[in-house]
Formats: sequence, structure tokens, C-alpha cells
Amino acid sequence: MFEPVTIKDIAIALGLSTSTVSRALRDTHEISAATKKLVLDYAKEINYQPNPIALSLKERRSKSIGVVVSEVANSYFSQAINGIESIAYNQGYHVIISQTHESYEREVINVNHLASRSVDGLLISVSSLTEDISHLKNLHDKGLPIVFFDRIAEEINTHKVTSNNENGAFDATQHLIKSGSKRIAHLTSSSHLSITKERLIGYKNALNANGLLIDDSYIKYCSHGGMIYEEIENAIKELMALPEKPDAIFVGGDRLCTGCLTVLKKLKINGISLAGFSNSDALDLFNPSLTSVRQPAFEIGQLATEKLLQLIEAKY
Amino acid sequence: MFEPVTIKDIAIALGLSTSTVSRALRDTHEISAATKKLVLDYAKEINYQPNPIALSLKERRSKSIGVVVSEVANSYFSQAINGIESIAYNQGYHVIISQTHESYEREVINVNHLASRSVDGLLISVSSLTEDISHLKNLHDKGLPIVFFDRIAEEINTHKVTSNNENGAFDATQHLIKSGSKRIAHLTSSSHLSITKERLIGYKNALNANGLLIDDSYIKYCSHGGMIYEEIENAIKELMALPEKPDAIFVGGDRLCTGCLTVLKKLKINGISLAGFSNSDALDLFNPSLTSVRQPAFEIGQLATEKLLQLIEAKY
DNA sequence: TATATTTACGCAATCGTTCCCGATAACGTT
DNA sequence: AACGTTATCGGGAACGATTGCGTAAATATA
Repeated sequence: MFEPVTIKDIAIALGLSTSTVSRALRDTHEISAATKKLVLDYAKEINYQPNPIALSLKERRSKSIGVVVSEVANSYFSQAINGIESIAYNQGYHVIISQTHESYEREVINVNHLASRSVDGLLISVSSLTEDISHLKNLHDKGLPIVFFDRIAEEINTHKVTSNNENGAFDATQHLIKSGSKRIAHLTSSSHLSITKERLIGYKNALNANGLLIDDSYIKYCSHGGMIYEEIENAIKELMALPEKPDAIFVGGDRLCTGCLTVLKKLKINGISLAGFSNSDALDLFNPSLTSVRQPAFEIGQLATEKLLQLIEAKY
Repeated sequence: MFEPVTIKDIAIALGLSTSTVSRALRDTHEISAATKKLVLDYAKEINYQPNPIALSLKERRSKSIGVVVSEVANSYFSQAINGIESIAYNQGYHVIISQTHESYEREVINVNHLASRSVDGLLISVSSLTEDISHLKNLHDKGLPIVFFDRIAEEINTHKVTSNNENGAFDATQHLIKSGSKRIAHLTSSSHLSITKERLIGYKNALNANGLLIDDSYIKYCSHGGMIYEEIENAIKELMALPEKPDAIFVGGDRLCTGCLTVLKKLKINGISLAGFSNSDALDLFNPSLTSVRQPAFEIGQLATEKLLQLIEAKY
């Protein structure tokens, strides 16, 4: 079993009280240089490590932040997580990752668990099925610092870090048009997601700007954000069954890109140009190339974490 | 600020002692049905949630397990993590993920932090740069349950869950041979990794079984497991500079596959058949196809977690 | 009725740490 | 010599929860 060395062990071994040992380790002024050195030397010798759990209980903070994403198996999120960790570790915070798999129930459970585990703050990109955000609002009202990234919830008044989805969508769509496509479909995620709305605007603006008509039957929503393969396959089949088949698709998400390519390959559909939001290195290798809008996921993760840590530190 | 409701609040509100409240919530026999109902009703009304940190301190267990992998941005690991979570959550355990980025130092830091955070057990796939495993041995000797998956350390006597790397490598290499390749190179990870050794054996056995000679200059190691792009590019350049260029490469890892394809595309190298260990859906889409040995990562994660939870539960 | 047994609850210790207070020296001041 | 300061340290409560032990009342037994 474990028998980690505690402050009490040091106190007994050195004939001091726990308070004195604590002060020596904590570097308070109310301590003589001699005993401080005595304690520090002995602590190093026996490799004393303070118990973070006891600290958390006492201090009511855990020096850790929670991250909630749909899936780590998503290039965008895994890169963002790397950005998050790079900042958090430098400031002495630890990162606890939790996945929703695009399920609203999992999101509620995970968020509440993180809160009860005393994370000092929360970084979240909401699930594609999340419409009710009262679980987040409750915690935020109680004082838990929250920062949104990627998929944000407007209703909560806090920092929100995201890339310019509208511009990215505009550029991607325009690129397809400049390359000669005339009938550009849009395959996207759940309709109430912030990124979905923003990308849709960019898509429509690009069509307008180039004198193309907007056809709602060209716009297909996958409410599970690509987690369910059939949703994507059905959407593409419907597109291909249209009287005027699209000659290009603008895809609004990492997972949707992979899914879309899989469907096209499986159904042996050729002659469709593709552009989409994706951070996957693997998809970049594609031939014929998928034009991908690459988001600065790492930097977004960093920025969101900086904002969150500011909120946290401001509390103490 | 937070002011979560505690067992003490309930006790005061109901005019009971904290012990009685605790017993009522804990469903001990030493409690009358009347007071139990009283407490339970009130606890539900004010939405009492026990403080996991206090529990951890008292019980010296945290109902959580730590997972250490090189990167979550790796299809194999992200799938394994999903398998791990599926089992752990069902048993009431939480999963804390930590990345080493193939750095030995990060591995040591993360492992020790997880231990001090009182994870009840550890699931680890060691970093490609890890040779000294004393940090794990220490914890294991102190009684921390550890289960290895994927990349294992033989020296520690505990469960090790892995797929049949030798067979997978044999099959992949043989497939290249059957497809007509004669000079098959092997691009692999750090030489002291268990999976590297096993896959190398399979590769050599396949060559032998088909009457092909083993040429060590065809075997290239990337000690950072593909994290450093230049390592891969240099390895491939060296292969292509050989008097008899290989006509196929058997690649021994997820990240190496992506890297290899990137290099081949960048250097505009054609006519090389590829086979490799990869769990990426995106790479499956490749044309000309990359033959991938797909490991049951999800199931491996599940199995490893089951073993670990058995070890943990046996302690109490 | 007196004793034995059970039931139901409170007290206090415990986990590891911090920190407010009080105590005790040594030292300086008058 | 008597008192005030200061420096240094120990005692003990607190964080939230569980649990062994003691004990009172309630019930059962003789």
C-alpha cells in the first residue's frame, strides 16, 4: 500500500510541530533561517511531496482546469488540447479532458463531475446536441469561471474564443466557385451550433457575392456532427438524387470531411470538388485534393486558456 | 464563490449530528427508517452532492484512473481511450488523460502527478524515448496497480494488453510481397519499444518465409516515433538514395504512416507500395491505397481497463 | 420488577494541510 | 529590575466526510 511521507512525519522526525514544518515549506517569514533549512533539507532527503488532495480540500481549489470537447479523435480538438496544455502546465495547472461524444447527457454529467471535482475553471466546446445550457449557466452563476471555444453559447456572459468562421466559410466557398463549380452544396453540423450558423452565413455570402442562387435543398444538416455515419451517407444520397446534382460540396467540420470522403468513395461518386473545415494532416494528403480551411486550433486553445486563467486568478 | 451544501448543513438544518446524516446517506443499518427518509428527502431537495475531494482524502482512493499515452491526436490512442472510458464509466471510475508527446521527462512528470493525485491505478503506453522505467517501478512496488497496453515494459510484473504485433507485421509484409514487391523497407519507431521489436520480427519472418533477404539498410528507426518530421524525411531520403531503391515500405505506426505519405507526396516519389499499422479512417481513404493493419484499439482499451479495475478492486 | 439486549444516535478521531492564536523565550528600553 | 517588543514556535481548529465507540432510551427476557 501507499504510505506517502506527510508533514507530520517530518515534524516527528525533527521534533517540531506540523505548523512549523508547514511554515518552513511554505516559506513564511515567521520562521528562523536555521529551522527552515533543517526542514527543507530533510524534506528533500526523504522526497516529501505535498498531498494535492489535502490542499484541494483546504484551499478549495485544485489547480486544475476541465476541458470538455466532443471527441479527442478530432484533429481540431486534439490540436486545441495541445495548446491548452502548453499554457496550463506553464502556470502550474493540470488539465482534465472529458469527451461528450456529441451527447447532451454526457455533457451534463461530465460538466457536473468536473465541477464537483473542484476544477478551478472550465473550457468547453459544447456538444452538437446541446440546446439547453442551464447546466453551464448554473455553475457560471455560482462563480465557476468558464470560457467557451469553438462552439460557443451566446447566452452566457464570458469569454468566447473562436476563429472567424464566417470568413473561412466564405473563402472556401469562393475557392470552389473560382475553380469552376456552379452548384455548391453545404454539408454541415447541427443547425443550432454557433459554428454552423456562422459558416452558413459565409457560405451564403459567397454565393451571393458571385451571383449564385441559394438553394436550401443544397444545405444538409447532420445533427450529430458526423458521429453517425448514416446521417452523412443519407445526406449525400439526397444531394445526388437532386434533379441538378451539385458539382461541389463545402463541408463544415473535421469529422464531416472524413465521413464525406468515405461516402463518396463507397458510392463511387466522382467529379465532386470538395472544400471544408478540417485540421487533419491526413486529409491534406488527399488527391484529388480537398481544400481545407485550417483553423489555428493550437492558438485558439492557448488563447482560451489564457483567458480562463485570468478569470481564475482574479478570484483569489 | 462556491458554497456547496455539505453534510454539516443538512445536520444543522435537521437538528441531527453529521454522523447520523452520513449514515442515512450511506445506507447503514444503524439508522431508523424515519430519520433516513427525513435526511434523504432533504438531501434531494437541496441537491446535496458529496464532496469527492473530502472522500479521496479520507478513503485514500479517488475512484479515478490515469491514462498515459503519447498523443491523443493518434487514431489508435483515441480509439483506445474510448474503450477505456466505456468500461471505467460503467464502474463509476473517472478517466484522467495525460500526454507525453513522446518525451521521457513529460512521462515521468505526468506519472508522478497522477500518482500524487491519488489515481487508483494507471494505464500506460510508454513513450518512445522511455528506456528507464524506474518511475513506474517505484510506484508499482509501492502498490499502485498498473496495466500496460500497446507499448509495454517487460520488466514490470503486471498485466500487459497488446495486439499480436508479430502476426500483423507478418501479414502486412507478406501482403506487399504477394502484391509483387521485392525490396521491402521497414520504417519504424524507436528500437527499444516493445511494439517495434515485435513488428520487426514479423517483418523479418515474412521476408524469410518468402525467400527474401533481410537487409539492415532497409530498416529505418525514428526514435521519436514520428513526432519529428525531419526524422521521417531523412529516413526516406536515405532509403531512396540506396543503390537498389525499395519498391515498398512497411510502416510501423500511426503517426509514421501519415508522415511517410507526406514525405512521399512532398518529394514526389511514386511507385512505392505501402502497408502499415494504422487506425486512421482518413488514411483508409487513400488512393493508391495504403494497406493498413488495423488494431482493435477500442477492445484493447476495454480489456486493459478491465484488468486494471480487477487489480484495483482486489486491493479493497 | 429487575436485568439483558437491542436500537438509534452523538462524540470525537481521522485523512494532510494551513493558519489564527496564544505562549515562551530573548532582547531592548526605561 | 520591571516591562514592552519581537522572533519563533506549538496548539488546535478547520476543510468534508466516515466510522468505532460510548450511551441513552426502548424493547425483550426472566
